[in-house]
Amino acid sequence: MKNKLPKLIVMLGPTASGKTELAIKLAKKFNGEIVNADSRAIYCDMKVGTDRPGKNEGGVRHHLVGSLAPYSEFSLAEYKKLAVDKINDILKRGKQPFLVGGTWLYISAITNNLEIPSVKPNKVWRKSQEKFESETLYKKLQKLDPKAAERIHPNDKRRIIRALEVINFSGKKISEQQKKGAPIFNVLKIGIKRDLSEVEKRVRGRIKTKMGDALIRETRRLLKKYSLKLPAMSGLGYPEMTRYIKGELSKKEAFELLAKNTRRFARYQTNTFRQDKKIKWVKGATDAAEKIKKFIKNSG
RNA sequence: GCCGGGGUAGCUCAUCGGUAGAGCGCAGCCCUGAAAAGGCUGGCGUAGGCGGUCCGACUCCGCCCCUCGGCA
Repeated sequence: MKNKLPKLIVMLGPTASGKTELAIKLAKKFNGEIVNADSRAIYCDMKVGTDRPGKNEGGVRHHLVGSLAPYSEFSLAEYKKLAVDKINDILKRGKQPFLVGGTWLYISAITNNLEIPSVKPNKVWRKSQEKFESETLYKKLQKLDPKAAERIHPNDKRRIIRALEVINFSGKKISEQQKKGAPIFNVLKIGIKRDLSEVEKRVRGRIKTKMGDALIRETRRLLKKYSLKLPAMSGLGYPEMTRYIKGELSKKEAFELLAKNTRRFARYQTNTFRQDKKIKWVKGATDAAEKIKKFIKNSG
């Protein structure tokens, strides 16, 4: 059976696994361009903390990096739209798209073609709901969309409110709208295999060399422009450095905390990736190149 | 050497007579318009050691060991 869909190469791995380097190498080799699938690398002004590549890093084009203001409202649905457009654009120009990043849900939205309920988030309305107890909201949800209530925990206020929001503004149940559509790409998923101990080492190394004072300076700059409450500001590094700047932690403590949080995040990512059995795990560039070669030849 | 604080879950500590709890960590899981976010679940540990008092001791008493602070 031949898969006629356009080919998309996905590269994923935990933070500090060396995704970007590897992706650049492979994109060069296979006439590719890279679309970012990292939720925090999308924002501009956040280069050090997110460790994201430049738009032309390594002589390869990177899309959806540093292209969004940290205060802009952003979400999965927006991401999906932007990323799919970019991928199609790359294909149209006869190049091979690479989707590269560590945000599982973003990748899943593309590879599984998630149909996201088309109700936009309504900040004002959400705030009005926040005032109620989770229990009250949950009871309401049980009445209006019992199926959704079954899947959402009574304490998960954020999801309860979203489910209610969808009903409130569309009249349709969220449980009936969240679906996987037919695939839009023929996907090869490549994961970068790395032991956790190795990731930990790289995390420490990255913090020492790439960050250091640069991260503190960047955080100072960001704090002047943006509120700490922004989702963009919750990215690894900024909360920790803010605590140092405020004098709550010593410099050493702040970096220690960052190392710990980064390690934990890497572990969390590794766990989620592990559940996808379709990922082909590779150790290095040669390994990956072989798989890509086969993929391009075979189903074309 | 003397005086005092302390030795309880990986860590920080709570319980102070009826055989132990919390936070963090760690592990696992759920999450489709905030995902580097949000939510859930999981604790038998010889309560430093040995004796004693007591129906019963982590809890009181004695000795020993370790640790921290002060005095020599």
